[in-house]
Amino acid sequence: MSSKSEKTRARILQTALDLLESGNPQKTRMSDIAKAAGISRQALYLHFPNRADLLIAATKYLDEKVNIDASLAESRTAATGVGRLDAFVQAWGNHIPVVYGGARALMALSDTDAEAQAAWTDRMNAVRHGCAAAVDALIRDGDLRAGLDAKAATDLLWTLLSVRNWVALTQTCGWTQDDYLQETQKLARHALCGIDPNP
Amino acid sequence: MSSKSEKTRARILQTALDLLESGNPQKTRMSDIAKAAGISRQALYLHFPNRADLLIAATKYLDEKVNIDASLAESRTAATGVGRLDAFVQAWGNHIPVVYGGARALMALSDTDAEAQAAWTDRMNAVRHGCAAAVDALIRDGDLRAGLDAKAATDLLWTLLSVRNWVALTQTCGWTQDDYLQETQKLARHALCGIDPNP
DNA sequence: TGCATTTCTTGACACCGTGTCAAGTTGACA
DNA sequence: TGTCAACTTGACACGGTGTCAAGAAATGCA
Repeated sequence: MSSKSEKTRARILQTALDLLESGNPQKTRMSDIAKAAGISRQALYLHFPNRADLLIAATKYLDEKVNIDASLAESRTAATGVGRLDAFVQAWGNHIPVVYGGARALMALSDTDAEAQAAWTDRMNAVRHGCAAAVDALIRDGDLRAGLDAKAATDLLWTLLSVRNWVALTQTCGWTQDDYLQETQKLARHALCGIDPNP
Repeated sequence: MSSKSEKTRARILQTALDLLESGNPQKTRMSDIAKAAGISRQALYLHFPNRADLLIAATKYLDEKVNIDASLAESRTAATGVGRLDAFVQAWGNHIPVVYGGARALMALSDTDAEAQAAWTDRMNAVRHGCAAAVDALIRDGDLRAGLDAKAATDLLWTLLSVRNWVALTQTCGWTQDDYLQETQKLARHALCGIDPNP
């Protein structure tokens, strides 16, 4: 209600994101966040009941700031099904590095914390809807590979576009973001349409 | 060196794997493993310096028992490059569920523990060698898609065959193991060879 | 058989990070 | 001036890991 409290809350979230982004993410204990935000550790608990909720709130805060829905919506304007697939892959692929810092912590926490897993699943479901919409557009254009139904195609696309795969290719394998985008677009076209419709 | 100690060590590792496999993996604290192995918690520390080392040893123990190298070697006998790709995907794909219980804990620990991450990376590098060999066979047969060099193809195949992707499709999306194998084989062929050489 | 060595047990404790509780301070604003 | 919300300080419980010391029990070897 009071603007003071809201400002502090936003500062906490932004600080948490900064810590997650730059520097090693192990160093984001409650005390680290508090210190960086210029606040006492206990004051954090006046705003968030526990660490999981804080991290969840932080990623939601980031999502609102960068507005993923707007970038994904843009891909809906493409004329053909394949064009839309390309646009979707590109929009989401470019979104990943923006949110990765925060998402990373949530992914790690998902292995142990049920609430964090729910939050992460919720985020990923949003992506899944985008995948399903892209697949629908392919079906309308008759471009979906034979022997692949809507569900399987969505599952496949959603798996291909996972954050973990982005990490594997760009971080572990050292691909540039452009390499990642191009190859993933090609891969998605091959996987869903069978042959390369836009060589 | 005494056989007693070796037997206890093996029992600890087997117990740890059993716990990781059946039941929730959060319930594999040092005390849980000790209790299940019929040993005192402190005795664990006589065999393993810490929890990370124990889990690493457990996955290596499992690897030796199931002998992944043998199953992968079998895929090397395929006549054509594409046949070899299929065989490799199948061999590794069938290996994943066998080791998943143990691997899961190591993956989770990789997010926080450097040593666990090294162990996991080491395991994944073994798979990567198999991927590289399969790609080489494709190149020899001239079946590699245009615009894809050996490194990129290996990176791609290795990413496709990640345990995380197997989890996404079989656990999250509910695919059967057969669905997973068939679609992943098709996907790999499309991704690496461009068109489907074995419809 | 007896004795030393290895293996394991019991019980205590330090450390770290999370989360909680209570009492006190500061500042806004009515 | 008094009240209320936001925050501070300092203490503490809890769970899980890892450590230490002293003693019991099994094992191997003479």
